[in-house]
Amino acid sequence: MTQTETGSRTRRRPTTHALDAQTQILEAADTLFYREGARAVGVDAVVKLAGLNKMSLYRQFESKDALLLHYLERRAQRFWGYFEASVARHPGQPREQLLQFFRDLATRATHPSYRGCPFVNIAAEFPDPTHPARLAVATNKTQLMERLRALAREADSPAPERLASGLALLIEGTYAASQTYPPGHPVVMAAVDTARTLLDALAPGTA
Amino acid sequence: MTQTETGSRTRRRPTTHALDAQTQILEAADTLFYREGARAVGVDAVVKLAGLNKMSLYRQFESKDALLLHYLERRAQRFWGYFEASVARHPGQPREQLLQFFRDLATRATHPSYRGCPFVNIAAEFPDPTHPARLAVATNKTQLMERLRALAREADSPAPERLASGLALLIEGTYAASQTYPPGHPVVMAAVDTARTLLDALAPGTA
DNA sequence: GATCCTATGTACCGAGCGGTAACATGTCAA
DNA sequence: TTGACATGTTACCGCTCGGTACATAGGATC
Repeated sequence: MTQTETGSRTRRRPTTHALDAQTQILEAADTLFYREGARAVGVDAVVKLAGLNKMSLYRQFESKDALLLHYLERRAQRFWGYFEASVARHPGQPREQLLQFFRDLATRATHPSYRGCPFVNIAAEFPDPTHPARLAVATNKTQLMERLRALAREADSPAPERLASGLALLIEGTYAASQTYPPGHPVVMAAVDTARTLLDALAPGTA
Repeated sequence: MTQTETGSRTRRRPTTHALDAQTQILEAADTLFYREGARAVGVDAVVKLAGLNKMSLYRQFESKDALLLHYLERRAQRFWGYFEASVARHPGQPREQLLQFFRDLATRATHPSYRGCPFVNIAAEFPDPTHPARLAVATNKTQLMERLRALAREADSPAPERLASGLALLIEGTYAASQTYPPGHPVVMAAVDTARTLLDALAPGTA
């Protein structure tokens, strides 16, 4: 899909320009889709920011929807990068790992350029739940839930399912509140305290 | 804005048709804006569902944005109708009032046609935080926060601010999770349990 | 230096967007 | 009956959308 096909005889040139173009387009799409909304941004705006031309986009991606799926894939990788970076700061301490993630999330979510969870925004912009982009959203959230469940078990919670669900709801709430409440509203930062309260109640063993 | 102006001399006719048209348009817009997204739906689709034509819309509303604000006003009233209906079922019992709201919210949020919080969806679709629709969103959420704070105080919470923030995050999380997690995922229903856990921790006085 | 192949760019497509001018119709008051 | 005005309808405006046909440019090969 994303690579140009060649004939059988001639050796293929490395198409270095094409690879550059692909990354340029992906980065431009990442910026614009997140900042302005994937549906609101046209392909013209993407190629303009990438310094390219529309045909250069459609030679790398078969449609805007295909580009959208690549955007979500990049965002998923970035999210897990954030998540595991928080976890890595407290090896073997699942409670602190979770709290660290909430602290880092709250920090990101209070940044002026923060526009909420890219997956949530996609779900809001695409009503059809069978749209491929919506499937990518559901996959990401299911994986997040599994990760939270694993950490809840590591924290020796007597109710890991309830703890994981509660934390998942707090995460989604933080995303949403960062966009719906007035800028700088303390409810976003309150997610850390609430997560601690939940951990105190549902994982009392670990200090 | 929504009413036609008349001259000074002649008595104004009741414009019964116009009032009908206005309600038809508002109901069509309510259905479509919520189901498909306000930005994704064109005015043509609205007037078509209303059984009218485009000029009938633009004589009642000066622009699509004006219609959008009316839509949000209707949704705000509906939301407070839901909220106070839950509260009214347990007079004088703030803890039960809050839990009832979470139960009712979870019920609504698991309905197949549920599309999340209309205000959150508007925030996702309109990136500019100074857009009038975004101001309406922020107003609604600020009012919700105040209402939660009042109930937290009524419940004699030693930390009403923290309790209200936590509940607000859970509410937003329920909205979002209903759309981002796969249909029927139990995380949505888990909001009730999590709210109870929060209340146990931050409003232990009331039974 | 001519040839060929491919990556790139220009210009365009039909469709839909929000919004409006102009005109036809209907209905009430004088 | 007639005039005045709110309403209904049609056609259209300029613009942007996602997507594409086709001409051009550039670099390796012979």
